[in-house]
Amino acid sequence: MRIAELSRRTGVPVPTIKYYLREGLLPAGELTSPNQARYGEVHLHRLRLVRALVEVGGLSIAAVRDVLGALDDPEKSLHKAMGTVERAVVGTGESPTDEVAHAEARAFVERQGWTYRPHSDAFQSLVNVIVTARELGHESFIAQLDGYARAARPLAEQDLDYALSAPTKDAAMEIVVLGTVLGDAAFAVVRRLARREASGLRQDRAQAEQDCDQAEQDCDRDEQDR
Amino acid sequence: MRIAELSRRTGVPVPTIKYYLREGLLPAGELTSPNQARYGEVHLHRLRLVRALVEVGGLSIAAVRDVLGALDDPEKSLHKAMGTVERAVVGTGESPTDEVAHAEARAFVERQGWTYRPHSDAFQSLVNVIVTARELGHESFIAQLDGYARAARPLAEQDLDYALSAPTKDAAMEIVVLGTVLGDAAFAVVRRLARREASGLRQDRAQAEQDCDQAEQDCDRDEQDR
DNA sequence: TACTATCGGATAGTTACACTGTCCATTCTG
DNA sequence: CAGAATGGACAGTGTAACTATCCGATAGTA
Repeated sequence: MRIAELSRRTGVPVPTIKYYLREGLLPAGELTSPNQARYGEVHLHRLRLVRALVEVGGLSIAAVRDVLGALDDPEKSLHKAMGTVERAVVGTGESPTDEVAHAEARAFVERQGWTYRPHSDAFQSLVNVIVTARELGHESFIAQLDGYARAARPLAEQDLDYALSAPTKDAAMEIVVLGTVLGDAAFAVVRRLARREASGLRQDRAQAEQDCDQAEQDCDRDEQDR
Repeated sequence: MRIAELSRRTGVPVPTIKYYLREGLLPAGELTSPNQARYGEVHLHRLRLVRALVEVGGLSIAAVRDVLGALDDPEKSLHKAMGTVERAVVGTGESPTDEVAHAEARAFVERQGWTYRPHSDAFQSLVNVIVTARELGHESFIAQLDGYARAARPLAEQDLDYALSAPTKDAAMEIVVLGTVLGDAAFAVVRRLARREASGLRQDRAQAEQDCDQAEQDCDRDEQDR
């Protein structure tokens, strides 16, 4: 297929596809003449993957390039590719150098029985979050993390099972990428749905106790319009 | 305090603080003269909150404005404020109008015993995720969602308990905001830590079975440097 | 073969966002 | 009282992600 069909089947404008080609997010098509190229299903799939990473995952073009590089590297183990993807997902890596927050983060990971890796991106991000919470006077937020870990543990096992169920290594690599990027988005959404539900139930219960009919009628009004 | 001290205590440059004032993210200081203003602890805290939303949460300035508006609205219930915050967190709301994906999303929420609210932002985001997974040929990804829901359910209860533990309504509102924005970031990090740990364990186990020493030595090399 | 639409490729331009810099009259500080 | 800092207005900057225009060269149709 030619570039126009690639565009039609994905909804991505032709100039944008050309831009991705320039940026190395898409491999060049097979040249049939000096200025005619043909694209295949691989390009189609890759283009969709790029859009998923950009739109759902919110990755920058540069981050997408890194992720795709890891995907295409036949040397990389699943475990390592996971690291590359996660590095691309997290934002800018600052180093606040807050002793107390660092110690709290360390205590947390060790309490979970996890290895303390102070220079990993994930650990730095954790310190960042704790610093932010502390600056805002929410020291008790840290206590929430243990609950998070309790929820995250089976999820991590599930993610791995899913990735290892892939028939080929390439498929497994892609699942790791999507499991991270789509998975984060999906979990955030599911969490919101769960919270909305729980919040609604509790509000109803509180209202029943107070016999407050007035509040009930506009309970879910703001999410019905549009 | 004056603007310079606000800047010093938060690390935010003075021109940026002026910009936030212009954009309505910070309330104006108390004017002591036609061109002198004084700022208090409220401004300091609000500025830190803005930075947290922007840097950790990745919100745009416009989204921050919306969130703060909900925070400052004394009429809003916790339940409603939650909706506003979540709307600010999600990206652009497209409408892919994919019948199959929509049906799958509906089946999922109803399987969870949740109310089917097809026009809520969360549901739309869910449809988006499913569409993306399907386009990429990962239909089985949808099966992962039930596991996500199992993990999200106690988390939602925990979030609510935490929010309702706040002494005042204003404090509860802020916890809702931070619980959403910081909470998403925190959970993503914790999930990564858990996955890294699980992946490492399995890789070790696999290596032990295969007695493959060569692979072991570079197992965690890529995360030790830098 | 003519003729028109489309192609690939290169280059330049646009838009949106989040700041950042400059100016000036006024006010604080030593 | 002198020199630094302030608030406020407004213009400028940098970056990221496209988007538009141009070109000569096919591709498809008649």
